[in-house]
Amino acid sequence: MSSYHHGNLKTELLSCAYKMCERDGYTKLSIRSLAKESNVSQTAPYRHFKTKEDLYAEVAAEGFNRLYKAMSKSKYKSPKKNLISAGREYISFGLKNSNTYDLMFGTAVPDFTKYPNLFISANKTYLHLRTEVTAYSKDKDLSSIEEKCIDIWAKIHGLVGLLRKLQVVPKQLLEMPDTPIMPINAINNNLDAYLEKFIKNI
Amino acid sequence: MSSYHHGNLKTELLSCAYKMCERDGYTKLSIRSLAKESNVSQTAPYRHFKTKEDLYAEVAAEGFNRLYKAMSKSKYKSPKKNLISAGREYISFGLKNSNTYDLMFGTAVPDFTKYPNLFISANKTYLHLRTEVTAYSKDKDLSSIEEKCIDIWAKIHGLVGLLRKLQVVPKQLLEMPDTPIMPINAINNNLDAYLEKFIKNI
DNA sequence: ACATTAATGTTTACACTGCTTACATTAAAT
DNA sequence: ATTTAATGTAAGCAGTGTAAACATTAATGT
Repeated sequence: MSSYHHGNLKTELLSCAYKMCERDGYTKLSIRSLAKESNVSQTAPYRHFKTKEDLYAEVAAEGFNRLYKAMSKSKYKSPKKNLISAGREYISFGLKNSNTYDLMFGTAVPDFTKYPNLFISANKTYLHLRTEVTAYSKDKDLSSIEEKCIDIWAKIHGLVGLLRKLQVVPKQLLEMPDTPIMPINAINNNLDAYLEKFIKNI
Repeated sequence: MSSYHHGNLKTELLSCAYKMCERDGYTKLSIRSLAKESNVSQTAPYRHFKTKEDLYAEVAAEGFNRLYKAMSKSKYKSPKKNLISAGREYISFGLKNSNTYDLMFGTAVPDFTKYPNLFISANKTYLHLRTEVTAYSKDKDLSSIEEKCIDIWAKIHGLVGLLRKLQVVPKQLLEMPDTPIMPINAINNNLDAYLEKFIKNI
């Protein structure tokens, strides 16, 4: 039997790594533990990921692909509805896949340009946002559009970070008893309404 | 001579750790390397920091203390000027002390409540922001103030993250040739003006 | 003053990590 | 069919977090 050569080890390693990352956090994801959980030798992964950062980059890229998918699933005619949906899905992704989110936006992979796959999927996500903002915005001037994109992304991204630090989860997204440290009920009670108010200012 | 007992090892370890963290990033800061750079035995730090996360927490707390100091140094009569200054100082801190900033806002210390020092200094920073927002805002209702605080902090925090990911540094803060990936010239050319426009919406 | 104790430092040791080098096996190409 | 490139394994280095046993000194109670 030929089980020496696995066949598609890389694919399996990657999906296993994604699972492990989301389950235990990327800091716990080691090449050795990945090899173990995939039932191959300790050094087998090195044929497919030259360094640990390589592995991180590929997992992060997969994360962006899923984030993109979630953000672009709504197909309303109303650009406003699409934008709100994208925002909600973004926040939902960030809170539910928080470990992967950390990998994507933290410093584990400091320079995306080193990893074409990652750069492309991250950029794809941004470009989708830009498309939706363009559809929504009256002023179609590119540089003003991009400024708005930065505004939106920054704020939503920061919101995810703060919501997690404050250990608050909007009720709309998850059923669990929450004890907010700070009163951010406007967000907590009705996320969509909050987002609607939010995009009104752009 | 009595050099067996160091005297104030903890203080020195901490300031050394802060330096190392900012110099090399917190991922490179190990208890062993800290011990080495402080010329003590490998395990000496454990008398003062039970775990690595303990060490992280103390360095992060020092970071918040410095951030607080920077944010609260302006003493204008105009609440608006103070708020803009705080925002500028925050962004400046985040970009210039990016390694420490990562430690403070990343996941190295997931739960601040475990570390009273850290929790208090982080909270002090937030409360200062709230004070400035209160002074600036017409509506003094607490919960609306706090909502505004979240808005501001989230956006500024997200902005720092994005500016770094995009490898852009506002000209006002640092002199260095920059090649923005995206056209965010409004931010890049005049940070204070950007911040002024920003707080107008709250 | 002196003995006891607590605090603080060192040594040693274990299990884990990233990664390199040398080697083994097999699929693909000529 | 033979060569070659791809992909697997084994062994090993240097660095890590952390615990346990031991050494030295400062603090404390009598």
